[in-house]
Amino acid sequence: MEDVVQKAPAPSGDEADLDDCAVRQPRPRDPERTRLAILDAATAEFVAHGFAGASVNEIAARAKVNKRMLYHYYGKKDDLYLAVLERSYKGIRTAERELRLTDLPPREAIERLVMFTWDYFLEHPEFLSLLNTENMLRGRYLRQSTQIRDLHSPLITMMRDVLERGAAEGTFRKGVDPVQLYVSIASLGFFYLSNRYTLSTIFERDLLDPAQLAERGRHIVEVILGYLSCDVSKASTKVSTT
Amino acid sequence: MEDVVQKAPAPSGDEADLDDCAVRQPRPRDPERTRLAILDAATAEFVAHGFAGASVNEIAARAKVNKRMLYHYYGKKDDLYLAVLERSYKGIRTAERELRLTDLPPREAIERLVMFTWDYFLEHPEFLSLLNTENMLRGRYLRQSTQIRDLHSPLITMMRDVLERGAAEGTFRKGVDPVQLYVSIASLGFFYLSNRYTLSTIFERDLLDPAQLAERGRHIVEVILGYLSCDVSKASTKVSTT
Amino acid sequence: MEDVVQKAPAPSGDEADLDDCAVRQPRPRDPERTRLAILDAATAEFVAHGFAGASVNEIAARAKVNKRMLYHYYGKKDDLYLAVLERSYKGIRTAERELRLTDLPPREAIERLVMFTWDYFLEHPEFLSLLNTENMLRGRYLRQSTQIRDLHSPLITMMRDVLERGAAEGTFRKGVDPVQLYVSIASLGFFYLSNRYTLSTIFERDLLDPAQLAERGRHIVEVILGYLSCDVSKASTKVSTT
Amino acid sequence: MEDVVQKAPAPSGDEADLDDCAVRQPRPRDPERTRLAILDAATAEFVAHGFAGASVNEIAARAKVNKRMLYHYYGKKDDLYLAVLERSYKGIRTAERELRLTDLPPREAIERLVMFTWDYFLEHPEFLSLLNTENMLRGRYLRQSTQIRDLHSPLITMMRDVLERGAAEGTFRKGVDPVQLYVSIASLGFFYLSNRYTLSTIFERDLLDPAQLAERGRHIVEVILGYLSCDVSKASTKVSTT
DNA sequence: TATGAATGAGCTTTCATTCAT
DNA sequence: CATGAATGAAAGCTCATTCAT
Repeated sequence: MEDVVQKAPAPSGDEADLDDCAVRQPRPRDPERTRLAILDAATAEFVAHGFAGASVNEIAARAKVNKRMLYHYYGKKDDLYLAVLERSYKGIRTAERELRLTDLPPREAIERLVMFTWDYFLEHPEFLSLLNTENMLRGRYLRQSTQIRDLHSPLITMMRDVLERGAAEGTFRKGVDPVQLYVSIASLGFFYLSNRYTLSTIFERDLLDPAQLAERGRHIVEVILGYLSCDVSKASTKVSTT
Repeated sequence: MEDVVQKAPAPSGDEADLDDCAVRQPRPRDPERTRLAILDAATAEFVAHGFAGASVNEIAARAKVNKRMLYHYYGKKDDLYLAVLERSYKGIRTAERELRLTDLPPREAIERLVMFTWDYFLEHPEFLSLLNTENMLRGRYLRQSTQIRDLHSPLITMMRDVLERGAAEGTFRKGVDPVQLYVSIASLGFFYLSNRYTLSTIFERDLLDPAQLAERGRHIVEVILGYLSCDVSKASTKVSTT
Repeated sequence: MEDVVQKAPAPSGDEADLDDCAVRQPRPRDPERTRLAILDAATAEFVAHGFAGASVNEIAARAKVNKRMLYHYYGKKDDLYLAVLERSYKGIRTAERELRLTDLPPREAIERLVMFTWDYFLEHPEFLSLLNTENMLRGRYLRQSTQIRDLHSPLITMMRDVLERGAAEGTFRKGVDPVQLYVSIASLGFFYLSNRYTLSTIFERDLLDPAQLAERGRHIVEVILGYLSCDVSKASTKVSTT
Repeated sequence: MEDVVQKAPAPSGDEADLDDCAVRQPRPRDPERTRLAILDAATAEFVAHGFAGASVNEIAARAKVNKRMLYHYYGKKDDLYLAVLERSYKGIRTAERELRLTDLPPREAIERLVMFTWDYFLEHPEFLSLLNTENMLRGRYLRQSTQIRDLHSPLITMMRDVLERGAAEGTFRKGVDPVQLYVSIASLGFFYLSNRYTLSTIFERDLLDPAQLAERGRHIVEVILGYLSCDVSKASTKVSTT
C-alpha cells in the first residue's frame, strides 16, 4: 500500500507510452486523455504534499503536460483540487452502491460493511489523504461542492434497516444510532491507516505488514460486532460522560 | 473547541501587555517570554495551515517578534516545526502519567482511559492537527526526534495490566492486544474530531454541538466496553478477513 | 455619457439576437457581422483598459467569437488596435465634413464649430480615450497609419476662411493662427471630459451632471468668442513667455 | 522635454555612482536611498508604459534593486503606483503654494498663474502622464488616497480673490467661476502637451520645438486674458448651448 | 469559416533565509 | 538581544499567439 499513495487512483489504462516516440511531437490532440492525465497527476501531488504543499509545476510535470493546460481545463489550483476531491468522493459513493446489505442477515451485513470499509480504505489510500487535506482546510471545498453534497451515501439508510432487523431478532442491542456506528466503523480503519507513520514510530511496529493488516481487520470486526451483540449483561450498562 | 484551534495551546499567562511601556524600547528583554511567544504562534500557524501552508512571516507577526528571532531561537522552519511537535507530544505524555489505571478495577480503569483520551482530544485540538500534519509528512520529523521517541507512553503497560486483571476476573474477554485496543480507543475520538468538517457537511449535523459531543463520548465508551465485556455468545465469534 | 464608455461606439444596429436559432449552429456565417462584433468589442476593451491592459481573450469573449477569429480577421493585437483607432478617426473626420462653416457669418461659424467639437466629444467618449491611449504609446500607431494621415481634416482650411472674414469685417482680432485656435477649442472640452475622474475628486463636483455639462459648454463658447472678439483695449496686449 | 519623460522627477542628488566599485557588493544599506530609487524608477516606468503596461521587473531593474525590495517597501504594484501618484501631487501642490497671487494686480496675477501652470507642465511631464494614466483607471487610486484629497489646492481661493478684485476695478468681466477658469487654464496647456504625439502627426508640426512652445504659451495667455478682459461689446454676449 | 487545444515566455507575488548594523 | 534590509528561487497565474482538425 505504501507506494500506492503516490499513484493516481484510476489510471485509465495505458499511460504515457506513445509520447516519446520519434522527434518529440508537441502533444497528441486528445483532450480527454490530457484532462485525465492532469487529474491523475494532481491527485498524486495533492496526496503527496497536501494542498499548500502541492505545486502546479510539479503536477504539470507529472502529467507531462504544459502548465498552461491545467488552467485551460480546470481554472485555478483551487478548482483543480476540487475536481480531484469530487472524483474521489464519486469513487467511494459508487462502490457503496454495490453493497447490498439489505439482502443479508444482520450480523453478516455488518460484517460485510466493516470489511468493505476497511478494504476500500486499504485500496484507496488517496481517499484517506484527501479527506485529511480537506479537513485541514476546514472542509471549505467540500462545503462548496454541491456535486458532492448531492451524492448521498446509501449506507445510513441501509444500516438503519440492518440495525432494526438485528434488534428485532434479538441479535443486536437496541437504540444504536446508525450515524454514530458508521463513524465508528470508519474511524477504526481510517485512523490506523492515516496515522500509520506516527503510530509505527511510537509503537515500533510496521503497521502495513500484511499480517498486521489482517490482524487489524479482524480486530475491527470484533470490536464492532462485540459492541453490537446483545446479551443480558449489557442491557444494564451505565456510563457517565461529560 | 472550534476556536481553540486558532489559539496557542499553553498561552503562558497574560500576553503582550508589557510592550508599550515608556519610550518604545526595542523589546522587553525577556528571552524566555520571546521563546514561548514564538512557539505559541508557530503552533497556531502550523495548526491553521499545515506545514507547507504555514508562513514564517505570519508566525513572526503572530508572535509580535522580529522574524530574525525565529532563526535565532529555533533555527529554520523545520526545526521550529519539530519544536512545536515535541512540545505537543510532551503535553500528552505528561497528562498520561497522571492516569493511575492500576489503582482501579478493570472496568472503571478502561472507562477512565477512554474518557481521558476523549477529553484530551477535545481540549487539545492542536495535538490532533499536528498529528495529521506530521502524518502527511510521512512522519519524517517524529522519526528524527529522539526526544519524542524516548518519551515512552505508560499507557500500553498500564493497559496490559488492566486487561489481564479483567480477563482473570472474568469481566473482559481474553487475548486482547493492548496496542490494538489503544489504537481503537484513540481512533473513535480522533477521527470524529479530526474529520469533523467533512463529516458535518456530509451528515448535516453540527458535530461540535455540546449535546453531540456528550453523545459521542457515551458511544465510544459503550463500544469499547461492549467489545471488552465477556459473555458466552462471544466466545464463538469467528471472523474472516483479508 | 458615463456608461457609453463601456459600449462600442457604432453598434451597427441590433446585436446578437440571431444567434440562438435552431440547433446551435457553430456561427451564423456572417463574416461582416463577425468583423464588426470584433471591432466593437476591441474598441470597448481598449477604451476600458488601454492598450497594454486590454486582453485579447476578453475581446473575443465580449464579441462572442472564437479567439482564433481575431487573428483571422485582424492579425495580431497591434493590428486590431490600429483598426480600432482608424475607425475612430474616420468617425470624426466624417462628422467634420458635415460642418459648413463657410456658409455662416464668422461669429456663428465659430460658435457652431465650438459646439460641434464639444458635442462630438460628449457623444464619443471612446474617441477621447483612444486618443489618450495613443498618446501614451507616443503616437506610434497613428504615425504608421497612412490611412489616417491621408484623412485630412477640412477644419483648418474652413477656420482660416472664417477667421479672415471675421478680421476683415472687424469682428475678430487679427493674426489668429487657426491651428492654435483649433487646439484650444479641442483642449477646453477634451481636458474637462478626459480628466473628469481626477477633476471630480479634487473639486468634489460631478462633472458629468447635465447642468454642469451645459455650464461647461457655455463657458467654452464664451472663452473662445471672448478671446476672438476685437476691441481697442486688446490691441495693446503684450505678453512675455519662456 | 521629450526625453525628460523618461527621467524621474526628483532625482535626489547624486545617484548610483558608488555601486559598481570593487567586487559587486550586494547593496549599501541605505534604506532611504533604496526607497527613493524605487520610487523614481517606478515613476519613470508608469510614465513610459501606463499602469498595466508597467512591469515590476523593469522597475526593479531601473532602480538597480532586487525585485523583492519593491514589495518590502511598498507592498504591491497598486500601492507602489499610489505612492508615485501621491508624490507627484504633492509636488504640484507645493509649487502652487509658492504663488502669491493676492499680492499682484488682477491682470498680472492671472498672467502669472497661466505662465506658472504652463511652465509647471513643461517641467513635469511625468505629472501629465500620471494624470492621464489615473484617468484611464477612472480615478480609482486618487479617490482612495485621503492623503492627496486632504492636500487642498490654494489656487481656487486665490483666483476667486483675484477675479473679484478684477471685476471690482472694471478690468475683468463679472461672474466668472474660478473652477471653470482654472480648468480652462490647465486645459490649454495640458492638452497641447499631453496629446502632442497625435497633434504633431496630424498637423505635421513639431510641437515641442522651442519656438512653438513659446508661441503656445503666448497664445494661452492671450486666450485667457482676452476672455477675461471687460469691454462694452462683450457685455451683450449671448450664447445658446445644449 | 470556424474551433479549441496547445505553447513558452512572462507576469505579479511570496517564500524561507541571511547579512549588516 | 534585537532589528529590518536584502536576496535568489520559486510560486501561481496570464499573456499573445499558433497548430491541428
